[in-house]
Amino acid sequence: MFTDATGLSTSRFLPLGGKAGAKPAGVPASPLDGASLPGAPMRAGRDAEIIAQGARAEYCYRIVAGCVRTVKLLEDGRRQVGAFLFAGDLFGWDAGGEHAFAAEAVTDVTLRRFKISDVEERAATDHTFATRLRRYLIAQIGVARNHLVLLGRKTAAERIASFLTEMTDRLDSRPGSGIDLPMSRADIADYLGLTVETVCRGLTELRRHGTVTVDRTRIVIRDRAALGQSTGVRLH
Amino acid sequence: MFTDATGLSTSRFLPLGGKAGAKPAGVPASPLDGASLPGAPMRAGRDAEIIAQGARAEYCYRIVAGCVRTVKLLEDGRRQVGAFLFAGDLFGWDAGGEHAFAAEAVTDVTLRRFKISDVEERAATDHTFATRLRRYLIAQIGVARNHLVLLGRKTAAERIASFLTEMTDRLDSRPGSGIDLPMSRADIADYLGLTVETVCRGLTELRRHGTVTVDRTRIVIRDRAALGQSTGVRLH
DNA sequence: CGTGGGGTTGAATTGTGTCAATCAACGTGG
DNA sequence: CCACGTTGATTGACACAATTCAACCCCACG
Repeated sequence: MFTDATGLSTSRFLPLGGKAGAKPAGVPASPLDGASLPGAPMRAGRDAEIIAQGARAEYCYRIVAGCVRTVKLLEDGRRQVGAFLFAGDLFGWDAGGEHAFAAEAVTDVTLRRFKISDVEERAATDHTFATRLRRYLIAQIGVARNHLVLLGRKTAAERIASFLTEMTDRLDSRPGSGIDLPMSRADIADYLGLTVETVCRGLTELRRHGTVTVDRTRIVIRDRAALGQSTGVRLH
Repeated sequence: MFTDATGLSTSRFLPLGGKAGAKPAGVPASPLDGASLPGAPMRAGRDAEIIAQGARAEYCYRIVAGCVRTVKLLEDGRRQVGAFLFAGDLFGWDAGGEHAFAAEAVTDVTLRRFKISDVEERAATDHTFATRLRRYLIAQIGVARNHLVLLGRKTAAERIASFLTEMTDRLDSRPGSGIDLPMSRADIADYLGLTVETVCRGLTELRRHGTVTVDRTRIVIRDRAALGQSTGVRLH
């Protein structure tokens, strides 16, 4: 399931030692960056389970490259995807208890693994690190709360528009050039609290209106304004 | 809207100076407890807006007594309640930017207000405090993620059963004695991503099956096992 | 060149929302 | 102290958005 990649050069993605080297483009600032702890380099193949649901929380991870989903599975098969995570993101951060969500590789993934106790120790001795970590956690709370609004109050069409906007913001390096969605329609559906069919219909509807171009995984936003409108806007 | 309660003795609820005094029953452990920062005592009346949606994040709050809801309002009137908060809980914790959610008093509320910059400073000099704060934030992430599953994948009946279970766990000091829900049906509906009518129907259904007794705000769980079953259980 | 898994589309079904009426509780002022 | 208006809760009838069930397509892969 896991490939320990000790022998593999990951320096392409992030400085190993943690001192020199500019951060490569596309990798956002995050705690547990180069300068922090060493972290064990790892790889996980497509659909590999990185964290099992219910497992004791001992390790957390930072993504170097690739995409990860967090997943909660109900006994009758219903599934909720909690988040999609990309390079720079942390996960497995359920300090103390069990992992409430599983974490699975959406694509082949390069990771760094950290013992949670090591991270806590580091936080206890390095204020700057602790502050960055705290900021990151607070941001995560904001992201989750925002998603609550989507799941609780938005229509199918609005959810899909919001999703495309979110993914474009996170993945589209050169605005307008389009993105390749790494995840399946089923993943998207379970992230948005919909069915695969509804996601499809929503996408074809947007295509029909000329708002986006869709070809399997390839998405290009044609009319950003229209997409924004479909999002189900903010503030009273 | 606010009543500055400087002249008011809140020592009934929590030690002011922050050294002596046992924690009163019903107030769970949390950071920003007595021993931390002073914090300005405040009061807010029923339905008062404590934090405005979109306001610059400058202060955060700990609840001493009463109930608070966090709310996001969409321009067409749709509303999502992010969380219900009780004694010991913190809110307003959107460090750095704006408050994405408003915070409103569900009941009359006694609070302590803290400057976020003061809290950050304290965290930078007191590892123990920083750790407790971090643990609390992580727990909040867990709570939010759990709610994602409810909103994304549970049926109306399951949401209502989950809600009653949650509230009983948090409010019922003497198990089986029942609770008084401080919030309206509309609040419950907006928390669960439903309408008032659906919440009502769900409650009467549970009543009809003898699972709970409902009389306006008063709720008594009669058959905890049956309620647990209706919850839409965990783990695959 | 079959085979199978994801994706898309169509038709039927249903859970939940919408609209509307009634009821109960409460505060207010005559 | 009671009539009244107001607000929240409950119930019913109906509508509709999204799910379910089903068929089909397309491409990747053995």
